[in-house]
Amino acid sequence: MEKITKFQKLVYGATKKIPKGRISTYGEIARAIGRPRSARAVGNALNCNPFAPDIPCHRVVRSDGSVGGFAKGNKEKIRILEGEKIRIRKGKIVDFEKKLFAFGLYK
DNA sequence: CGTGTGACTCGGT
DNA sequence: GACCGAGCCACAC
Repeated sequence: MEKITKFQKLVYGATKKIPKGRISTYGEIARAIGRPRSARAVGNALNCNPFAPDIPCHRVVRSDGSVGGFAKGNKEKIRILEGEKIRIRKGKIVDFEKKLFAFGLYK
């Protein structure tokens, strides 16, 4: 069974709030859950989609707009993002900043 | 200026 | 306490 921690739940909740055609960064999510220093921990928490269609971890990218990593493969992640009308160049999201979803501070 | 690679650090499990 | 990881920054080409 997949027993997850409270942090996982927070990360999943924030990621799940990302609307279609929109993306976010690990740092934004980390900040949204009240752990602005836990960007890599957010990646650690996602690791992959425990609830695949509910947790669009492929919409989560790095602070510099790069796709970062993806358990299924970066190419696959880019492919999904392109399907969201998000353009990627050399592994970096084009206009990612404009598509960045603004999280409200939870705490 | 833009892109690529490496190293260090922070946080979590 | 040890290991992992999807970040961040800096340097080099």
